[in-house]
Order: sequence, then structure tokens, then C-alpha cells
Amino acid sequence: MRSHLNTQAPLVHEVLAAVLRVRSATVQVLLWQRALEPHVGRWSLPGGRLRMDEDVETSVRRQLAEKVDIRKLSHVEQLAVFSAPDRVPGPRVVATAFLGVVPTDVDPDVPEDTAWHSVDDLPRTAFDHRDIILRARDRLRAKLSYTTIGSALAPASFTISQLRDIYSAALGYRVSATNLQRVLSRRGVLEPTGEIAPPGRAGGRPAALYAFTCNGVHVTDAFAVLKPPSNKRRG
Amino acid sequence: MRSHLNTQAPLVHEVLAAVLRVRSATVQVLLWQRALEPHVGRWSLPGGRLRMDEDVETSVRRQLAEKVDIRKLSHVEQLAVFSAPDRVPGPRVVATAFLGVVPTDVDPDVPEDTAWHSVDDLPRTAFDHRDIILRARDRLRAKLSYTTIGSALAPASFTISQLRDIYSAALGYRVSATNLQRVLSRRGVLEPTGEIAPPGRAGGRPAALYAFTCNGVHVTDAFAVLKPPSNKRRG
DNA sequence: CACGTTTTCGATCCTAAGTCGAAAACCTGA
DNA sequence: TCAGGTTTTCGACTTAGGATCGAAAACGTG
Repeated sequence: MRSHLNTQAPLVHEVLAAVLRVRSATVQVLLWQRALEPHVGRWSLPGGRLRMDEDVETSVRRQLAEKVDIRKLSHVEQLAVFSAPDRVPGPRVVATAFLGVVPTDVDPDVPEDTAWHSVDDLPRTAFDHRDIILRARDRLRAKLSYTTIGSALAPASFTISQLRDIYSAALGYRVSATNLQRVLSRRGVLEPTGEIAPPGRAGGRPAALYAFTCNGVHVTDAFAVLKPPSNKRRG
Repeated sequence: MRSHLNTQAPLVHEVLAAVLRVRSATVQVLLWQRALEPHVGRWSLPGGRLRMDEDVETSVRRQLAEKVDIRKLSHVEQLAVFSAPDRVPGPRVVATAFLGVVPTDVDPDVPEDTAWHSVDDLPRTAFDHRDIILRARDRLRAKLSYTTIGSALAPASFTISQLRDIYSAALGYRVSATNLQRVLSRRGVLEPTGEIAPPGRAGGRPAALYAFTCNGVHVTDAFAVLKPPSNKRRG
């Protein structure tokens, strides 16, 4: 069955990364503006061609390190394959899309043609990249409920209020600090560092600093849900 | 950046399907035995090369329909990309793996060289196909908790006991019929057909027939978990 | 030092899953 | 026909964990 594998039209495999972070109470994605046709001026996801000696994850990490200055992503995972025959003009290109996450506290230098954009207010995007971005955001939202992917969004140490703001921005609805605190604590993924954050200049009780106990993102054993507030039960 | 895409070494993209079903209280996967080198005699997943005019999902459905007689899979979804440079000998082949599901009641004709194998007791498999199969099983298990993928495993109508056996086999641990009934009913995905199944020849109260209300597999809005019974809470 | 502000913590409510056991409905064989 | 075995079904109870609220704690400022 694999006897004449090389006898067909050429096919290119590229990797693309939707790198997300939370900033200014919104989810942002890293995009760069195309300088060449096709789709000049439109914004597109970083990535590029898969080399022959690397797998897709190695490739996406390399290209992110090369093209934009992001060496310490807090999380990377496969998202999906995008393979519509006409997804890009010209020769066939199949893409493996990734979800990347950067903590709120780091602010990596990015090249001139690169910038963060709010996912809720995207500029004109190239090819099918808009679909990929939205898919990445949905994945992030879903995983906040039953994994420790929140640890990839948050800085190394934080107050519960800060963490609440991060979760709220990522999920798109207000979550309670009390409940977030208890849910994560009960799961055993949150622990106090012992340190205290200085209060804001408006006063207020100084907040305790917390950190995630886990290294890396993993599924919570008995996972449960952080539900949107409102919609009550139905009969 | 995409100026000289065609100037590199050839790359082949294949699609592979781990088609699962529940039978004889086990999860089974459809495999075919290789007749050619490399890996002659080993068992491998159905699939094949991606054509230039189709996306990966179209491709995997076509190849399943061609190579093995499975035209009505109850569910198909992307699993992951497998792309280790040396995953197959010879020219580079990147694979998009799929999870497929067949209901317990249909028994499609399969070619001579093709057979169902228990996932818990696999024969010698080719390339990295064992990893793919196990990944597919894990995905199926996880999704039983928070999606309606059970509707893809089950026949069109069934008794709660039958459904319990299906869930038990797929999950690998005994689930309670009472609880399963209540959980699925509360989610609104289960409804009685009104019909009654004849009792077994050992007697017993005749069981009511049920059916899933949903067409297709989707995530339950407020999803929760079917947890393994035993392990009690920790202090 | 009264007042506004923010965090923190306990108490309570509620949904939904896990468990148990009895009743219902059927068969078979004496 | 009826006693005993079998399987399903249903209700009641327990338990886990998320949602909500309000009071207390701990800080600034005027």
C-alpha cells in the first residue's frame, strides 16, 4: 500500500501557533502582519514549514523562538489539523495548529511586524487563521474547568483577586474569588507562598500570595466545572 | 515566507483511523494485517494517503469506505498528528489520526485480512499504531463523562442494562445502572421509547427500551463526571 | 480615629453524583 | 398454581463539591 508514496503532487506541511495570553481583561493572540502576497497586510499566525528532521511540536517551538521572541511558553499543545484543499492559494498546504500560552507577567519582545490583538476584536486575518484563533480560545476556555491550564496563564505567584481577573477574562464571565479559591484549593493545585502582597494605594487588606503546586498542565483527577453564574436549573 | 515552498524534500501525509467498538465486554479496534514490507504480518490501522482534492476527514471516510466495509460510522473525530521523523521507515510520512466509533449492534463485513482485536490484548502492531490505538481509547473514555459519545457506541434502542454493560466495558470499571440512568436522564439525553424488551429466558422483569435523544456527539452543557466507584475522599 | 476599601473566611444552600435496598414483573419447575 | 429464582425499576438516603452571602480582618486616607 505504501509502494508508490513519492509519485504524487507535492504537499507542504506547516505548523501554526495561536499563542494566547490574558492582558487588560481580555484574551489576546500574537499575530504578525504579512508583507508579501497573498493577503498582504493581513494578520496571520506565526509558524512555518515543517522540516524533515523534526516533529510538529519541535517545529512550532523552534519557529516561535526564531520568528518572535518567545522562548518560554508556559504551555503548548496540539489543537487540530486544518486541511481544506483551498485553505491557502497555490500549492497544497496542510497545517497542524497549536495552542500556546504565555503568562500574564512576561512581556516578550516582539518584532516590528508583530503585535498582540484582542481575540474579541480581531483585525483582518489571513487564510483560515481566524477559525484557528477562535478554536484555540474555545479550547483554553474548556480546559480551564478541568485542567490546571490556569497555571499557564498566571504568573509564578499571585493574589486570588488577580487570579480571579485572569479566569474572568479568559472565560468571558465574572467568577467569584471565594469560589475559585476553594475549588482550586480543594483540588490541591493551589498553595499559599506565605508572602503578602502590598495593598493598593486605595488601601484595603493586603492579599496573600499564592502559587500553583503543579508544574505543567494536566487534567484534574476528578474534574468538575466552573459554571457560568446565571442560568439556573430547568425543570 | 511562503516563496519557495516547493523546493524541499517530499513529504507524504496519510490519514489513519482507530475505529473502536464495544463487543464481548471489551473495547475492540479494527486492524488489518500487512502483506508487504516493512512490518509484514503485523497489524496496522486502516487508512492511507491524503489526496490533493480532499481534506483529512473526507479522506479518512473515503478510505474506510474503500478498504473496509464501514460506511456508517456513528462518529468520527480528529485525534492527533503523529509526526516523529522516524515513525515509518523510508520517506517522511506525517499522519493525522482519527477516532472512529461503530455501534455495538452493527457488524460490518470486513475483508479477509481485517479483524477486530481487543484493545487490552493487541497483537504485534506496525509502526506507532499501538500508541494511536491507546490514545484513541483514552479519548473515548474521557469523552464518555462529558459528551454524548455513548450514543455512538450504543444501538438505536437499548435497555439500561445493555447500556450499563457498554459503559462498563468502555470505561474499564463497573458502573451502576441506577446512576447511569439518572445521570443521563437528568442531562436530557435519554428518553424511553415506550417499547418493552422481552425478558431473557432466565426470567426477570422485562426491561424498558430507551434511546438517545440527540443526533450526533456533542458536549453536555454543564458536564460532569462518571467517576470510578471505590476510591473514597482523601483528608 | 472614623470611614472607605479590599481581602479573607466561615456558614449555608443547592445541584448532582454515589449507594442501597425494596418492590415490580417476569420465568421455571414442582 | 404457586414457591423460588432472576432481572429491572424506582424511591430514599448519603456524600461531594460548586454557588452565594455576609461578616470579620487588615489596610489606607482624611
